[in-house]
Amino acid sequence: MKLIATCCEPVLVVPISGDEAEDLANGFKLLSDPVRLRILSLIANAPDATMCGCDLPGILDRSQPTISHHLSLLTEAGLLTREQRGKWAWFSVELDRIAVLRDALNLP
Amino acid sequence: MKLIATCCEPVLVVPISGDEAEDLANGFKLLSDPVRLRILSLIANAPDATMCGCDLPGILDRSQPTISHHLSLLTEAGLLTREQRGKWAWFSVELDRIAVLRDALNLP
DNA sequence: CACTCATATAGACGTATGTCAATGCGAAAT
DNA sequence: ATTTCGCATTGACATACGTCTATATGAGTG
Repeated sequence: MKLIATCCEPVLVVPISGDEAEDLANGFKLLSDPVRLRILSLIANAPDATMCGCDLPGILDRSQPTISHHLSLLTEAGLLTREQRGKWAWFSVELDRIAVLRDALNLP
Repeated sequence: MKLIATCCEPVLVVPISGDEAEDLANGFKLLSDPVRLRILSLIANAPDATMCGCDLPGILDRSQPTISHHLSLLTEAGLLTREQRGKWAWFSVELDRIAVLRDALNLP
């Protein structure tokens, strides 16, 4: 999965190019799954805005490999940051990356 | 394709429920295709923020059925409004709907 | 060292998605 | 009425995606 657009031009203010559209679409694709949205929401609202990956399969009612897969996608795209603590992996949300996508939807 | 979430709670401020996640994910899914993003961008930036569907296949280098398909998805979801003028279909962007998705990404 | 437990990887499976060619439909114009 | 043109629908196809079971990896612990 590719990284998110570096551009901050609002989609609805300036016509976007094919490449920009491709990058932004890849970003929104990551937000187009309910499990990934809940992962982002849960971590961002956790104490210290950080969460252990080990808790997620139980909360989200998905298998451990499925959660691991989604965490990998989000981390590779830069929407999550992964930190190893002992044998646990802790994640936090990269708010700047989310902001890029949000700002792309700015209205005229 | 289902309609977009009626909720305006920022995803990253309040943990979202499974249903909210489902609705929001459906909304972002519509933004996860480069052709659809360019359609929205082109229409929003056109004179009068309105555009004839007949111009889109040429601009976007996609077949007429493909464009028709994307326009249907966006219109059914309420992101576009369709107006018939003679034998042409003119479209405009429903900015409020876009705003719902953008606001869901508000940061704490 | 062996054991445990969190995580990653591999493989498989069903479904969803984007695309096109071919065709149908309907309104306007000649 | 016949033709033209924009648009919708159908059916097909390849690809992408979310999910699972099974297995591997790897770090902490006894």
